[in-house]
Order: sequence, then C-alpha cells, then structure tokens
Amino acid sequence: MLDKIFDAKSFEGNFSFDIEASTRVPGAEPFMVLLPPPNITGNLHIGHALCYTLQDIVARYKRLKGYDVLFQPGVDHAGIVTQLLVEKQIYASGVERGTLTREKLLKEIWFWKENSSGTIVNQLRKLGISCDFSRQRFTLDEKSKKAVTKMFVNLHRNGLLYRGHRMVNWDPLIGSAISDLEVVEKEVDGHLWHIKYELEDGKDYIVVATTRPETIFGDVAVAVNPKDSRYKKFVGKNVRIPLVDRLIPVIEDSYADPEKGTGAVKITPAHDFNDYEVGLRNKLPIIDIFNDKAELNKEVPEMFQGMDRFEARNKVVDLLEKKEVLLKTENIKQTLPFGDRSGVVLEPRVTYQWFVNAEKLARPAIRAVKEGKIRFVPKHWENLYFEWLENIRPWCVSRQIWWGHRIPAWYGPDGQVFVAESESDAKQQALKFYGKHDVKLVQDEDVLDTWFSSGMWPFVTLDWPENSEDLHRFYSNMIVVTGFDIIFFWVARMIMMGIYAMKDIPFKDVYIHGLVRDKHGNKMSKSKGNVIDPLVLCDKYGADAVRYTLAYMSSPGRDIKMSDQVVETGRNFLTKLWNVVRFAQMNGCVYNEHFDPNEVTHPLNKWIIFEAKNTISAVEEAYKNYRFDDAARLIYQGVWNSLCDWYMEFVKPILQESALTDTIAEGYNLDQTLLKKDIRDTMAWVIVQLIRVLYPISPFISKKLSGELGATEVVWPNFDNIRLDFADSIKQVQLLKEIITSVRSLKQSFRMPPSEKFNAVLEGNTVEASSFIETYSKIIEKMAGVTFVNNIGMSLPIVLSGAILRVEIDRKIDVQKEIANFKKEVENCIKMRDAAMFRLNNEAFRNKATEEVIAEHNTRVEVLSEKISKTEYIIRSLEAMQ
RNA sequence: GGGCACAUAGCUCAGAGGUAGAGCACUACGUUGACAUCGUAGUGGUCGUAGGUUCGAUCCCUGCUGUGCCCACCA
Repeated sequence: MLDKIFDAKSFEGNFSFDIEASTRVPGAEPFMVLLPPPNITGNLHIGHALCYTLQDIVARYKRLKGYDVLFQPGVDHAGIVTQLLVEKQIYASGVERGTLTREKLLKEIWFWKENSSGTIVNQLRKLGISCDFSRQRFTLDEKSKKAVTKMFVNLHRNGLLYRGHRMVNWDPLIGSAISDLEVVEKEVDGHLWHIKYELEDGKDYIVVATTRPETIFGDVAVAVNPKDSRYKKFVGKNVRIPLVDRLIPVIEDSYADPEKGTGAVKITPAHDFNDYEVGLRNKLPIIDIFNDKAELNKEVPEMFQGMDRFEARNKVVDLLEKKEVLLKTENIKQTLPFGDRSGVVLEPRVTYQWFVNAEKLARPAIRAVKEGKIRFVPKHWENLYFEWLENIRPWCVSRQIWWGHRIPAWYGPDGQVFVAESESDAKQQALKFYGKHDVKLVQDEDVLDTWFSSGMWPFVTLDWPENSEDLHRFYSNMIVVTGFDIIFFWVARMIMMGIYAMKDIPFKDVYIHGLVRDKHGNKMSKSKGNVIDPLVLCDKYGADAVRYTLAYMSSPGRDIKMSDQVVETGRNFLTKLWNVVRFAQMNGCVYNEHFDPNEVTHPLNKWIIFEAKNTISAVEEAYKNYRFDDAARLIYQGVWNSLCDWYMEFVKPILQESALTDTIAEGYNLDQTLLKKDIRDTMAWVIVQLIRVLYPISPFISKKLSGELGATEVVWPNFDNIRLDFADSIKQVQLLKEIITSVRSLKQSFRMPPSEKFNAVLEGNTVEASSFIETYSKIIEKMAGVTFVNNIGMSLPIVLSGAILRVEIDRKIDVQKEIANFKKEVENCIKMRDAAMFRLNNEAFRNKATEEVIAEHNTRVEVLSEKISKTEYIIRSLEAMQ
C-alpha cells in the first residue's frame, strides 16, 4: 500500500535506468538521440534540464515503441571557457602570470576534468536522463583526437581547409583569434573625434573623424570619395599624421562616404576590416601597432609603447588637444564587437590562421534542408539556418590557446607546412619535400575551435573513422534536440561536416526548444540573481514533477517562464496520480495481464476504456509530433477529468456500498461479485495504461506506480484489438453527467450546502429511460446529493434528454433571482440559436457550406430550442411558486 | 537597414475557417477513509489595430502598432 503522502524523494533515488538505456534490440529499427554534450565546466542548469528532458522523452517513447534506441551522452572540452576558468583558478592560487607553461596548464585541466566530469553524469541521472552512460564520450578523448586529426587532414587534402594570412577577430584577453560567431555586438557610449591632418606644405588641412584616435599611428592614407567635390583638390597630395609627422597620401576610394563623419576617412588597414579591404585595393602598406594583448608595440612613438589601447587613446586625445589639432569631440552611440567569452572589445588583426572553406561545405547542407531530408521543428528555424549558410564566410578554426585539439600541421625550418595525421607522416612528407632526413619539424602551437570537434559529434560518437556497425546503423537515424542559439555553432556544422565525412545527413529531425526564463520573462543570469537551479527544484518537487512541468510548458516556438508555482501544478498532478493508485489499492484493484477489455460488459467500464483509448491515441500522436505539451496535457485530462472526476466517483459506491451494488448488478443481470471484479480489473488496467504513456515524461513515478499495481513491464498500450461497441455507454454516461451536473449547479445557485439533500423524483420519458434510472438511481443520489422519494411537494423540473428530474423546493430560495438567472440563460440560448438560424436561412450559406456544417447547424438549432423550452418550463414553474 | 517570431480571461499559455479553452488567481460552499498538493459550482474574453478574401475570419492575406530575437552596417 502506498503512503498517504506522495513524496518523490521516497522512491526516485531507488530507480536506475542504466539497464534499459544500454539494452540493444538487435532486430529493431535503430534510433539515436544525440545528447548535446555539456561543457566540462558547466553545472546542469535549467536550460539543460529542459533540453535533456525533452530528448529523454523522445528516447523513452521510442523505446516503448520497440525501437533500438541509442541515447548517446558525452561531454565537451569547451576550449576557451575551460582554459579561462582553470587559468583563473591557477592564478588565484598564487602562480604568477606568464610563468604558466603549456604542460602545467594541460595537466591542471585534465586533473580538474577528472574530478568534475562525474558531477554532470550524476545530475543527469538524478533528472532521470536515460543515456547509455557506458558509452560516455569526451570531445577530447583518444578516439576523438584520432577522428579530428583525420578530418583535418582530409579537409586539407581536398582543399577545403587552408592556412591564410588574413584579418580575423582577435580577442586580446584570450590572446587568440575567434570566429565570427563568437563576436557579440554591443552598443556603448563613445566619441567621435575630429582631427586636423595638415597638408605636407602646411598650407591647408583636411579633417578626419575617428572613434579610435590611438590608431593614427597605423594610418597609411586618408580616403575621400571620388564623387566628393569638397576634397578633389587634396587627392594625390600628402598629409601629415599628427604626433608622428609621418606623411600619408590622400586617395580616392568609394568606401569613403561623403555623408559620414567629415567625408574624409583615415585608413588603418591593420585595425579595421573595411580599411583592410581599402588597403588591399589601393596596395597600401599595413602597419600593425598592437601586440597580441592589444598593447601598443614598437611601431608607435616610444612614450606609447607597451601602453594599453584605451590608455593610449586618452593620451593621444590629450596630446592632440594640446597641439590644437583636435577640432571637435562628439558624443555618440556606437556598436562595438565584444568577445562572447572574454567580454572585452575585440581587435581586428591580421595573422596566420587556419580556415575552413565553409561556403563549399554549406552547399549540400543547404540542399539537405531545402529538399526536406532534414527537418527543423518548428519549421521557421530553417529560415535562420539558410540565412546564415547562404552568407557564410570562411571559418577560422585555429585558436591561440592550449586546451584543445592540437593542429596536425608541422613546419619545416623554412616555414613549409606539412599537414599529416602523425608526426612520422609529416616527416615522410618532409623527406620527400626536402629530399633529406633529419629536417627539424615543429608542430603548430595552436589548437582547433571547440566546435570543430563538436561538429563531428554525430559520427565521432559512433567511432568514425572506424567502420563500425553502429555507425552504419545509427548515423542518419538520429534526432537532435537543442536551443536556437546553437543552430549556427553546432547544428549547421554537424550537417556540413557530417555530409562531408559520411556522404549522408547525420540526422533527420532537429527539434529547437525555447529558452527557459524566470517568471517575469527575463533571461536568467547570475548577475540578476534570478537563476533557477533544476536540482533544487528536483529536491523540492521531485524530478518527475520538474520533467512533467517542462514538458507541459514546451509549446513549440515559445519560451518557458519558469517558477515554483508552475512546478507545483506538475507536482499536484503527480500527487493526484499517486492517490489514484492508492484508491485502486484500497479497493483491491490489481493489474491482470490477461485482462481482455473486450469482455467488459458494464457501460461504466466500457466508457472509461473508451476514454483511455482516445486519450492514449492522442498522446501517441502528440509524442510523434514532438508536442510534449499536448502529451502532458492529454494525460492530465485523461487522469483527472475522466478517470478521477467521473469514473472513480461512479464506481466508488458500487465497490464500497453493497446495497448499491445489488441494485446496480441487478440492472445488468450481473452477479454482484462479478461486477465488482469487472470494475477492479478495468480500473487497474486503465490506470496502468495511462501511467505507461506518462512514462516518457515522468519515468520514476510511472515505474513506481505501475509496479504498485502489479504491472512490472512498461510497454506501450495496444488498443488495436479492442472491438467494443461504445455508443450506448457513451450516451448513458453523458446523461448521468448531465443529471448530476444540473443538480449540483442548481444546488449551488440555491446556496445549499452539499450535505443537504434534495428530495427528488426522476421520471423517465421512455421505457429505456426508466430502466436507466432504475440502474443508476443510487449513483445519482450519491453524486448529485438527492434522495429519491415517491411523492414530493412543490418541485422544480430539470428537463434532461429522455428524463425529467423533479427536485423539491421550499420557499426559502430567492425565486426572483433564480428567475432572472434562468432568463439570462434563455436569452443567451436564443441569441445563439438565432445566429445559427440566420445562417441556415442564408442561401449563400446553404449553397456553399459543407453538408456536415449544415447538419451541425441544424442540430445546434434543435438542441438550443430544446434547452430554451426546458428552461422556460423551469421559469414558469418558478413563477408559479410566487 | 534586412529578416524571423509573438500579440487570446487578472497572470501563464493552448486552440480551431462554422457556439472561445486549460492551469493559476479570484468568488461561494464543502474535510470522519484516494487526494485540501483536494472536491463542487461560479465570476471573468467585441481573440492588438485597420483593411481585404469568404456565405461566414479570432483563425487565411495585406498594412499598422507594440514586444522579443537574429543578421548586417556605423568615420
């Protein structure tokens, strides 16, 4: 027997899903769920909880449906994030900056990784995520290293990966190049300084406006628009850079916009993407004035050397002012690029980097989605995917950090590059190239962008480049569930790299979930202090309740506003379910696996089987379409509204009061014991079916409760063989509900306490109705709160389909008020009936509306008319009482 | 500047070309055995705005307003 109190903690910890997660079903259709690997630095946050819960629901649903499910877990090495974090810890422990070696850092990170990677696994288990942990992978493990190296070499061999000297986004804090995607634009307050550049002869000057006066040391020209007549006279002449007196030419270039600034723009090819292009076009030199920390280097006057860029800016402005060449300072809003990890302003910088020709890889990736081979859910995210891939630029994959996949490239003494899968291969190449042994090769110091290895996740986890059986079996039969924010970072790259390496799409469906926000709709952040910890929620309400709530709230394309209150709704539902089983147990219901619904005879039992059947087929449809919200809602309604509110209340008196049972059993020519058994079997069976379809969403309680009822196995319910005719049962239960609801409603409007009972007489209009009344009168008495008597005094009729219920009324009620209420109801009905009739009288409607619609309108008019006359009858009866 | 999404009850959100739904909140009544993490009955909405298509639009189309997001540019 279950405890009176539902406490998730009392049983959730007792369940492990390791066995089902690692069980293979050899002959079955393969299906893989690819868990987006969390960063080793990360704790499980609520966003993970959502993401992983949804895919766990998919995995569990597929398992129930008999698929061979591989739910692949793993952890991402998260290059920059991890290195920054561990460096910070190392420096905090007293190690001096600059003394840290590559070996020491890597050792520390590995040590740190070994100690922290278990945390996430435990957290996932607590949440009930049924990954196959025996296959846990790491993006930097040996297999991954081999695969990544192979991929790099292949791409290079095919000319899709190359080394280039180009302008990239440089993060001065990390001291590394980063990709375009890692740049976040932010609007900040800035200034526009107008600076006077004198002509060589000192007789005239030109004014340039800049937001970055410190870069004047890197200026190589001043550009004006060819169509700008104001500056025609300057073109071809030289101007003098203030503070350094270097001469630079005034050139014409259409990049200069006469509308912007002064129309004359200083050109600093080393420190601006546009200027870089202008420089290339006009064959201008490049003067880089920064080092890798964005401090000024030897190219600038001595007093500025080693100075930070912002400090230099102030200093330059000061000096310009003193020299009276600063003509104006405007306050402006400007948008600057920041590093998403470091948070510092980025510098464009020309360096040697490795690039992937993403444009070529993108083409088949675009096609795969255009042709519908890969489907985004919700579909509109495809737009975003196309938008990015169609305008994709070369992907800078090298990073000047230490934590990551070392780039498999070696350099000869003359700088000749050898890309190879191993150092010995590189040496072979060098031997061929130089024609001699013992050439000293040095491996590239850099590592790869973390997303390079993440992008290979769908096939790396299946042991590519080995030709494994799993690779054939599961690749392409996958689903990825993730957030929109990594469509570019991850999803697009997996598709590009997957198609390149495997000549086939990695997965068919990409489900994009929303963002979890706080209850006010704000993004969660540590600084705002509004972060909700899923593990705290699990402790408080149970993992099942958290999972249920996340599923319940996952409407496609919507963000989720999370709060304790909404989890309470989930928890309350599970409590209800708990009590359903408790009730079943108290009434001797035990799951019987040989129970055949087709042998059920009693209408109440037939009805609940019908309800369960409908609910479950709708739930299945919902799971199929990734409508986790619908699935959760449907089960909620099936359990609460059909099973608890009606069925259990109907059968309660039969099971618990033998006097009632006699009457009801007689009505059906049933043996009392048989009737009870029928009910117990049906109830246990229906509950188990409903609990089973809840299993994907809330697995712990599902297992717990089905076990309590004696159903050990969790399988998907099968209703295919049910041949019952439900029509009569549905009609009867509808009438029962109608009678009971009407009486209750009447009672409330009379302000009668539920304990007080109406005396009532139930008159059947027809023979069938009479027998119906005979059968159910005890249930009606109990549930509606009436006492059937032979004769009553002054009464109010409740006119039902096929019966009239007369309830005895004394004069204490406020008749006027009741009349007014009923009159209002009549008015409403008339309004609706007339609207329907108006349409039916409209010739255009009759000609163009479908037959079903017209039939439905006719029925509506009938039903409403009947209701109107019934209510008017009641009103007349009330008026007669006055 | 280009694009995407959203706008339905006090709140959070479902929904369908043909009578507007749920949960929470609120009101009233109710606790000796499934459940107060509950029950019963209620209150509450010209479905953002202006047009169009249609016999019929809250739903489809267009414009507008507001909100959120993505991309690009900025001397």
